[in-house]
Amino acid sequence: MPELPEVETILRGLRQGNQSTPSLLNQTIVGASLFWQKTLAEPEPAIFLSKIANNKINNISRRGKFCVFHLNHDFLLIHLRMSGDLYLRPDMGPSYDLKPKQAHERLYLHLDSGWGLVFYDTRKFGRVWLTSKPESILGQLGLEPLDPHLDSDLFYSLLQSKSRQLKPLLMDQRFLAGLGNIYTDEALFDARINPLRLSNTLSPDEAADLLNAIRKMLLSGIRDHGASIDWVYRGGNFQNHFQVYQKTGSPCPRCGNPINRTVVGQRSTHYCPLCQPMHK
DNA sequence: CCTGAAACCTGTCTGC
DNA sequence: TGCAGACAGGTTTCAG
Repeated sequence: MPELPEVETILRGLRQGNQSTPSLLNQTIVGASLFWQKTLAEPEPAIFLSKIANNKINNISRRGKFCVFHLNHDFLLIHLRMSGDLYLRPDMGPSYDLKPKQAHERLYLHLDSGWGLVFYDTRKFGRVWLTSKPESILGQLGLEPLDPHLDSDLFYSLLQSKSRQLKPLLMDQRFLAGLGNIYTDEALFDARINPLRLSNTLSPDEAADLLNAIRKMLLSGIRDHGASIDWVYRGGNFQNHFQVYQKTGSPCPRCGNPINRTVVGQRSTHYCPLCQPMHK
């Protein structure tokens, strides 16, 4: 699920609630059940279980791909990684069950309302932190791509400061916080820039085009409630607007040439070799 | 500094 | 039907 638009969609849903589910805001956590130890990055399980109780969820925000829950004293940070999901379901058991009610539940936070927050994560890559110093975990992140302080001049100078392949650089969360494999491929296609170009070879105009394309794709993704592919379905619609992602061999929507797939930084990378040339 | 590979996991799909 | 292999929205760590 989880690039910036998918995380944003999940958090908006938790804040707003819906017809069958209440908002998570202002609910109080009364206890926790941890079903997969490695899901908890810090602190130790016993300390986590004692510190998490009697905490009100005062605010919910996002930083990059991190979910940030503002509690009374501490911050609960959750990263969904490849297959994580968060949703409310009714509390059906004692506070310290050893086994989850559903397969793949890794953490359950019991709430005073009779509901609970489920951290569901098939592949077990997701991580949870409870900390009083969120900057110790979020401090390394780069700018938010939608931050208005990021203008084309700043983006150009950031690109100039590195000599790295664009695809892995844009996915590096220390460079920009929030892009993943889908939105990076779509943005590079939209800006007509080859994913293997080195960052310091872009012109100022190309840098401006790329920044605009990144924002256009992220905003489209948010508008569409994210992308829903494979068996991990959340009701998003952005997958119906993919131009190149997972379109290997299909005709390019601009020129009709088949879309290429290659591997860069161990990740599938989709692009049009004619619209996104290495050299002009 | 930069790139690539391996590791962490489970599930789905394809091809023989 | 079974089974091996490739692949999946991410990040960390290590080798060269």
